[in-house]
Parts: sequence; C-alpha cells; structure tokens
Amino acid sequence: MIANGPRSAPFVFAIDIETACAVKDCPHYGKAMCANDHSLSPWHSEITVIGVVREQDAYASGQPKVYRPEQVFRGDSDGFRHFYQHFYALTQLGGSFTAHNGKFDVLHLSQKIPHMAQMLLNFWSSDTALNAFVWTDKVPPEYLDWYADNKPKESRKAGPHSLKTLAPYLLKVPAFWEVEDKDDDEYVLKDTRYTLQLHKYLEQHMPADQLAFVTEKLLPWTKMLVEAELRGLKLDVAGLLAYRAELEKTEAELKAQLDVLWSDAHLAYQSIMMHEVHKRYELMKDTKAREPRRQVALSRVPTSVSYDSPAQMSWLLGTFYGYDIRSLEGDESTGKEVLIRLASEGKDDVATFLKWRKTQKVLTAFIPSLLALKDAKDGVHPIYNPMGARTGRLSCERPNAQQVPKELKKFFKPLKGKLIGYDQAAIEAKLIAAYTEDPALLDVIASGDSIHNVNTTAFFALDCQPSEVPELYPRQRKASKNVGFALFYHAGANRIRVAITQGGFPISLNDAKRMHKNFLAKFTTALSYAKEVVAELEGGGVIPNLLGRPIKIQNPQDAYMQGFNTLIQSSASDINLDRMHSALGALRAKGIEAYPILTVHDYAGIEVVGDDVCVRLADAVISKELTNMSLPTTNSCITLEVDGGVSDVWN
DNA sequence: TTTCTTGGCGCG
DNA sequence: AAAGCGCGCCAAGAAA
Repeated sequence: MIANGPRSAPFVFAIDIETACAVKDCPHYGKAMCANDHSLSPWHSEITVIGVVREQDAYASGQPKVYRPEQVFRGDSDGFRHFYQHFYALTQLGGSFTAHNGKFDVLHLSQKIPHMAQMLLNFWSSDTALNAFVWTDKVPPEYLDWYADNKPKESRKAGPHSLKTLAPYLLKVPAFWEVEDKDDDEYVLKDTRYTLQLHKYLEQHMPADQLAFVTEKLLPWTKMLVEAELRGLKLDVAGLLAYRAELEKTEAELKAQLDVLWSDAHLAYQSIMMHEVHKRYELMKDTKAREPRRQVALSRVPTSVSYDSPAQMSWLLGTFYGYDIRSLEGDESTGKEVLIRLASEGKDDVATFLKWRKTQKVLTAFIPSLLALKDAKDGVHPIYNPMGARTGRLSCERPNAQQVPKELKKFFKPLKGKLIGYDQAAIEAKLIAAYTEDPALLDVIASGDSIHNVNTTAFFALDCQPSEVPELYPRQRKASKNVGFALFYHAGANRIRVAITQGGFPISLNDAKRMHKNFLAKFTTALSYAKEVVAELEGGGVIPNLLGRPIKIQNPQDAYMQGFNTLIQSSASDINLDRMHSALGALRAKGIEAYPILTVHDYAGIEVVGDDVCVRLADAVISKELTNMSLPTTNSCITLEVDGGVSDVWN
C-alpha cells in the first residue's frame, strides 16, 4: 500500500474532518453540533469522518476517499490506519495538503493519532481560510446579506471566511449550508472538494505578496499554535480549589454586608414586584382562573434585588437610593466608572459592591470554566484563532488565556519543564515611534523612558523631567497611565476626563481639553503621520504592516478610528508571533526540548524540559531571539527589549 | 424552551 | 459631529 516509486510532480490534495461530541453525559453526545462546544475540542470529541480528495490528473488514480475512524460511533477501528496509509502514500507521491482552517483538522488528527502529528505539520502547505482571511479582496457585504437571508432556519450562520460563503461566491457552485448530521459521505466530500478548488482559485487570484505572507509567515505561526494547543498547560487544581474556597468565603461575607446595608431596598423591591403582579392579574378577565395563577405568580416574586442584574442594580442605586449613576459620557450605568466615583464620594455600600463584583467575576467567569474545561490529566488547552481578530491579532477561547486575571495565572503550570516567558517591552510605543519618526517619541524610546511619564508632564503641565515623574508625581503618573495610547488613536478630551478622574484626579472637561491640547502639541509629527495613514486607508488603500501583512479597512468610514490602530496592533502581534516562532526554531536547532505553550498579544511563553544548564541556555536563546529584530527608522533603529524569565508557573 | 442581545469586565 | 482599538465569557432579559 505504501508507494516506493519515483516521486511525481508536486501536487496538493485536500483533507477535511467532521467531529462529534463524545462526552457521554452531555445531552449532545454523538452530535456534530454540541451546544457545549465539545465537538470542537479534541479532548471531548470523536472524529466521525475524514474526507481526502486529490485532483484527478495524469498521475492520479486516486478517488475521493472517506474514512470513518473511531469506534464509538461507527465501529470502524481501522479507519485511522487506512487514513494514515492513504495520507502517507500521497506524500510519497509528492503530495502536500490544503484544508479550510486546517488548524482544526491537524489539531484533532494529531491528538487522536499522535504519531502523525509531525507529518501533518510537515505536509500542511496551504490553508484556504487563512488565505481568504488575509486577502484584502473580501466577499462583498451584499452577498453576505443575501446569503444570510437564504439560509435555512436550522443551519448555522456562515461567516465571511466560511467555506460555505467562499465556495459559492468565488467558485460559483450552488449555495450550501451546514447540516445537523455531518456524518455523511456526500457532505464531507463536498467540503473537501470545494476546499481543493478554492485552493486553486486563491493561488491564481490572490496578489503574490499576500499569498506569500500566509505561506511564509502566517501558516508557520499557525502550526506553532497547533503545538501550543496540543501541549496545553496543567492546572494546579488543588491550589485553585483552595483559592476558590477563600473567595467564596469573601463573597458570602460581602454579600451578607450588602444584604444588611440594602435591606430596605430589597423590601421595597419585593413590594413593587408584588404590586405589579396584582396589577397584571386585576386585568385578567377569567376571574375563576385568576386567583390560583396570581398566587403562583406572587410566590415567584423575587425577595431581593439580584446583584447580578445591571437593570436591578440601576434601580437600587439610581432610583431607590437616588445616587447619581450617570457616567461621564452622560448615560446611566452601574459600570466600574460610576461605582468608583460613588465610592470615592464616600458611599461605603458602593465600595463594598465593587469588591463583591470583582470577587464574583473571578468566581463565576473564570474558576468554573477552568475546572469544566480541564482534561483527564488536569490539562487545559486554550485554542487560538489566528482569524479571530480583524487586526490579525489572535483571539483565544476555551479557556481564553488572554483574559485570565493576574491572580489566577499562578495556577497555570507547564506540563513537565520550566516556563520561560517574556513580554515585549513597550512594543506599542516603539512601533508608533518607528512608523511616525516623531522626535519626541523617538526621544522617549532612546532614553529608555516611558511614554506615560511624558504624558504625565504634558497632562499636568509639570516642569520636571519625564524621568523624574515616577519619583515626584506617582499618583499623577498612575492616572495618566489610564489614558495609555488612546490619544494616538483619536480618543478625545472626554476620554482623558474619564481616565484621569478614575485615577483619582476629578477634573472638568475644560481641564481635559487643555490636557488634550498639551498632548497634541507634544506629538505633532506622530499625529500627522497617523493622519496620512488614515487618509490612505479611507481611500481604500492597502498598507503592509511591519511583517508584510496587508492592512485594509473594509469599511472606509471606519478608517478614522481603526486605521492607525490596526497598523500598530497588527504589527505588534505579528512581531510577537514571529519572534516566538524564531525562538522555538533556535531552541530546536540546539536540540533543546521546547514547546510553545502561551501567547498573549505581546507575551510569549515557552516550556523547556531539561536540567538547569539546559534551561539557562534556553533562557538565553529565547531572550536573544525575542529581541532579534530591530525597527528601522531613517537615522537609527529601535531595538526590541523583553521582560520576563524562567518560572515554575505562569507569571 | 431555546436563541440572541446587552451590560459589564477580565486581559492586551 | 464626535469617537481609543482589539477580544471572550457570564448573567439577565428580551425575542422567538
């Protein structure tokens, strides 16, 4: 079965897999569409079907093939073996493969057939979804609307980079949608065949530089992400549970305090609700049925205000206690901004509520999902999506490693080795400086100072040196830091007002306007360059970012707010991935056992397995590679710097 | 009953 | 005319 003959001309075949929920006690067990997303996770799913299609050409005798690999649903225990043999034979003939979002297929296949993992990465040569995502010539919105309107009710919506959208639009094949039962030869083969056709189409129609960015950069980075997902991290479950117990105690105490502080509000709320029930039932014609139903409704009236409900809290704080819950933007809200202001005005109940919210957030949004997502060995496998953000940044889910609170990071550990992690220092400031060559900004970078210090002197009209700010005006600096880089991206005076006020310096809008002026005067060059970028993008232009990713704003009206930010954000993100990828390559070239395990926008985390000497060497290699790039400017260049080091846990 | 939207908030 | 940008997850409430 394994071909030994001479290699034929290189060719591309397509693969596609379907998966189903394999969690026995999940209501969606066995289904392709699982509301709990089990079918999307290799640690909770089974592969039901694999489709393989190669082009029918001179050297091909290959028919489209379908494999049913797993015993659970089909009883075909030889499926994986047959798939492997076919795959191997194709690669021997000179084949490499394409897929639509191949990260999904490669991840699942690698997890189920570990000995194929390296081979899958080696022979994955094209990805139609990545290509379509990067391609600046998008499917027009009118087509997307038409497509959404004609979608059968039960099907999932097809996104702009979905095969279901791209194949009909670009290849002019009949429209098709996702089906409930994907465990079907025709369905899989249609997807696989269209993927192959789409691959050909995109190779022919995409600009060469855009295609090259995917092939040379984005695809290799994406392969690194597959490795990170497969490896994952280990949860310190005992530590996490202990911490949860602590938090639960705190939460209960805070809630008890609030219940007392607000007992009159709870009573009032209950009586209002009851009153409404009575009113509703007075209108009911059928007087015989009325009473029993009224009693049921009354018994269901909540006895207290729910602290989880923004609407109810708005009633409690705004209506009942008469607090001014208008945000600085002018609209009513129970968000942090308002609460911090009220607390600083001496409202102790609000201060307690703020603490409760913070505790509640960690207790509900993070800890339970981490415990639910862990695999049998306490492993968690954050899944990255290189197409998840318009800017080219990664998004991340199940769990989202990008939003783990600082306090929980220490419960994430590398599987076996040490975690060597580094942040890119001030990458956003450096990129703005490199792009705009603003003298003031270049100065800040060259002197190793922070933009926040300069902002502080500008905002508060201080006459000290920026470097003296942390020493002399720490509180002002903290407030200024709240503004961050927003002003480079067209934030206004009101944003300054909110940020500085939140930082403990209540200021008027006029104060903020003066601060804004000071800022604009300080960085005129940067801002005028940003303006040029915006003008180009507003005209529908394409600008390559620092790594060659083509940047285009689909809706030109958005270019004013998004344009410059997109250029900077995408560059920062791409630099981080590029450096991390390079670090990994350098480690492996030295024979060091290393795994990519974390990436968070400007942070790269690599697990290294080995003795102390090995880890020290790895640390040197990593910090060298992560900074092994300079941002060129006309007269000099800006070097990268990183903060971090070796640790047993994240952080 | 399920699905979608909103407000809120964690992170960069 | 005025506007920081980019995500995912949770609970409540509305819509279906």
